[in-house]
Amino acid sequence: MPPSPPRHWLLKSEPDVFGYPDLVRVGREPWNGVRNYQARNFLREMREGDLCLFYHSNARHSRVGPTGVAGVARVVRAAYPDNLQFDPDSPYHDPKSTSDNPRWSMVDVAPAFAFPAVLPLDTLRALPEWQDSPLTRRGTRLSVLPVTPEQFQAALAAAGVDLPDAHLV
DNA sequence: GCCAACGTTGGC
DNA sequence: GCCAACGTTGGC
Repeated sequence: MPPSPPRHWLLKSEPDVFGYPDLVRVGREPWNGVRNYQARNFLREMREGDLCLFYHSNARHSRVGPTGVAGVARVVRAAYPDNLQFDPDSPYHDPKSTSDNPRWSMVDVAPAFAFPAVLPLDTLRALPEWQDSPLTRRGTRLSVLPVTPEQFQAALAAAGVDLPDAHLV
């Protein structure tokens, strides 16, 4: 069976806590602390090489621009057990999770390329490809969600990213 | 299995 | 800071 082509996702993060510049600074980051079953299931579907839009939520008071997509991250390790679920000192500790049957998963991500400027949520919402996304539907709070190839390309085009260059990364 | 109370998310 | 929307919890 041939390997499936890389798929696309969107990862939400509050830039005051951990923004795209932080990802660039650290180079690689375990995406832990996801405690929603639907989001966890998406994490488990991720494969190495998948590309993720890095979304800044709640960025109004942030120094790194408006709420929106700041760049693209790459999955560099597929899902494995989230370390924080076993840490009693962590707010993400889950006493009901056992090491032989971990409840929560994480992936590792690394920066792929930054957008020239944050692509604002308003702009994203206006794109026809994004009309039907959980991101733009009100009331959705998923922190990890799938993105179609059309949505991914439309976001890059709207951000002014040169596609051939993007493919070289 | 129901559902009210509660906590969290996230745009504004 | 507000609050609507949503997921989870726990009493019954």
